[in-house]
Amino acid sequence: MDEITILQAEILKVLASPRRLEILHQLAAGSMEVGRLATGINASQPNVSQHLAVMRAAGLVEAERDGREVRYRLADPDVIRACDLMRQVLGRRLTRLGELATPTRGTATTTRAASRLLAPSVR
Amino acid sequence: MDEITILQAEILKVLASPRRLEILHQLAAGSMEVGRLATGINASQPNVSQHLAVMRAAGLVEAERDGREVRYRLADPDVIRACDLMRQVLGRRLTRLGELATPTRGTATTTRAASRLLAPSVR
DNA sequence: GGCACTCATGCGCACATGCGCATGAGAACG
DNA sequence: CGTTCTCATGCGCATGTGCGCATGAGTGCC
Repeated sequence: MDEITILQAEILKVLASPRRLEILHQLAAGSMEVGRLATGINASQPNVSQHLAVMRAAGLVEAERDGREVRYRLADPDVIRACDLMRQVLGRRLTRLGELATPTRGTATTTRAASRLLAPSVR
Repeated sequence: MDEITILQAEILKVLASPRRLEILHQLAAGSMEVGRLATGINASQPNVSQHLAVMRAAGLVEAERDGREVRYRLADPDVIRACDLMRQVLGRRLTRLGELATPTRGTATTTRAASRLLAPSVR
């Protein structure tokens, strides 16, 4: 088995979590301490701390003490960029699907449309 | 929680598997039937079939009957491209780390170097 | 129809993961 | 030193995932 493949799967596994993606998305706007990260995504502090530990072990984020707080920041701009690229692609797919669902009304009816992107062809 | 975030996590979860990445990598070279995919990555046929079912449900691959065989092909070039971009980034990180490990000797000592990319900073 | 071939599906088990919760660890302040 | 604040860690439980294995389903050929 290819070495890169295993490494890539390991990093993808770390990224494959809504909570972690939310944390990364917040960190994309600048470094932040754990407490604000937790309240920002409406999650418990231990939970966020665990997710941060996982992402730090994967080299996705870095930590730095500042007084009694710990500030986290993105560590790997390239991987995050690839991740954001995928996000943009999916965003386009969502809006396109939303337009198809409601061709005339311009309201944001993207809600629950994501599920239609999964399992599209049953044959 | 953001809609796109959940969708992205769901697709990342599908991608976060060495076997599935290998399958996708093979399909990147052209459509292929299940048997050849299985022997190509040295996995059992039911196993590959299950992985293909998961990826098909996620809209990553598409299936088409051809006689008694079933040919699979990539369905979402954009997402795959983002995935490959990440792969290239990791590849560069691996080679760079390999050069650091063996500065003089030019042998390919990338082996097991991937583990050093995970958990790099212990503080 | 019977057979061979290719792929899909169901089942059971071992294993990993995420979460809440309580608690430990480290730093600032009096 | 004791308290308070912020973060990290350990534990237990429910849930999900991957795999091997046997078997079903669909197709082509005789």
